[in-house]
Amino acid sequence: MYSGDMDAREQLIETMRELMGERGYVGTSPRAILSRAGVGQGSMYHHFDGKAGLAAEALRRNADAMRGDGEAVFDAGGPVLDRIRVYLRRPREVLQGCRIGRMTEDPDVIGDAVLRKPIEETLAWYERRIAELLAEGQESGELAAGFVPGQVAAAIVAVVQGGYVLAKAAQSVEPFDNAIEGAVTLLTGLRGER
Amino acid sequence: MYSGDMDAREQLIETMRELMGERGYVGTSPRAILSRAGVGQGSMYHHFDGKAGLAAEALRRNADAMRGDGEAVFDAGGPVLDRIRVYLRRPREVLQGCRIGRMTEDPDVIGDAVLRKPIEETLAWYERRIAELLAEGQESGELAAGFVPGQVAAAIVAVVQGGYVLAKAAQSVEPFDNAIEGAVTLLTGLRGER
DNA sequence: GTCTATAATTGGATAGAC
DNA sequence: GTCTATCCAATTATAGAC
Repeated sequence: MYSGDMDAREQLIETMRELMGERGYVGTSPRAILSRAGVGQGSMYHHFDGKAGLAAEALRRNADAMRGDGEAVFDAGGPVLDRIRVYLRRPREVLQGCRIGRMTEDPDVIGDAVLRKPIEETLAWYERRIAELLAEGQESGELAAGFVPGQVAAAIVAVVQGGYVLAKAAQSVEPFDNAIEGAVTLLTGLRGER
Repeated sequence: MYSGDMDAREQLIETMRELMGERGYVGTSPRAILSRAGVGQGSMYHHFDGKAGLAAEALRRNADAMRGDGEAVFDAGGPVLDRIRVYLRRPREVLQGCRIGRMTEDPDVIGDAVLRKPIEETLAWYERRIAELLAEGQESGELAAGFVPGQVAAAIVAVVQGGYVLAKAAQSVEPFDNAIEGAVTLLTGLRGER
C-alpha cells in the first residue's frame, strides 16, 4: 500500500486515471494533465514515453482496480445468484461511466494494441468469471440446466456497460437503475426446480 | 426519396454521418470530412455553422434512421416476444458500433444540449417502445405478470449497447453474439403460463 | 456556391537551464 | 528530476478570389 505524498510520477498517473475516465484518451490533452497534476512538461516526458506511455500505465491501474472490485464480489460465498445480484446492484458513479468500458469508443485506444489489451482482458475476465459462477450454479442445482453460461454472462456484463450508455444519453441514472433491475428480474428465471 | 447526384451540402451530411459513426465527433476533423466528401472548406462553412452545425444535422439523420429501423421491427404483427427477438438478432455492423449509442462517450456531444438531444430521444424511444410491447404481452397473457416492463425494456436496450462495447474491446463479434443469445435465453423466462 | 490561401489556436513533443 | 521556453503539426475557422 502506498503512503506519504505522491511524487510527480505518481501524481501524473493518478491524474491520468481520472481524466481518462472523465474525458477519454483523445479528449485528454497533455496540457490538462499537467495543469491538474500540478507538474511541468518535463516531468511527464522524463517519466513516460509521452501521452501514450502515461495512458498505458493509467489504464493498467484502472483495469486492476476494476478486476479487484469484481473479485471481491464474485469470490464471496453464498448462492451464485446472490453474488451476481450484488455485482449488478453495486453502487457506481453512473454518470461518469466505466473507466474501462468507455475506452472502447476511443479509436486511438482500440487502434493501439498496448492500450487495448487491459480493456479487452478486464471485460473478458468479467465474462469468464460470471460464466464460471453460472456453471457452478447449474452443477449445484441452484440454477436450471437449459442455458449456456457464457452467453448469459456476456448479457450480464453487457447490461452494465449498456446501462452507462443509456444513463449518459439521458444525463440521468434512472435508465441505468432500470436496466439493472430488469436484469435482476430476468435472472430469476434461471432458478432451478428444487 | 432522394435521387440523382448529391450536391455539396448533401455530400457533407452523408460523409459526416459515416465519419461520426466510425470515429466519433471529437475524432472527426473538418479536414477528414472535406477530404472524404470531396468538397472544399468554403462549402462546409457556407452551408453550416461549422463542425457542430454539420454534426447536428448528421446526428438527426442517424437518429431518424435508427428509429425507423426499430419501427419496422416493433410494428410488425405476431407475438411480442418474437418481435423483440428479431430486434435483438437483427444483423448489425457490430465492430463499427451504434452510430447513436457511441456518441454518449464523447464529452463534446454530451456537453452540448443540441447534439445530445437526438441521442437521448432515440434511446428513450427504444426503451419506451419495447416497454409498450412487453406490457401488451402481459395484457394478452403471452407474458407473465410479475415484472416491470420499463425495467426489462431498459435491460434489453442495454444488452445491445453493451454488446457493442464488449465486441470493440475484443475486436471480435463473438461477445456481442453471446450477449444477444444470452438475452434471448433470459427473455424466455418471461413467458406466461397459458 | 465553391474554391484556395491563410490565420488563430491547441495538441503533442523537444531543448536546455537549474 | 523538474522547470520554462520553444517548436512543429494538426484542428478549426476566416478571407477573399472566382
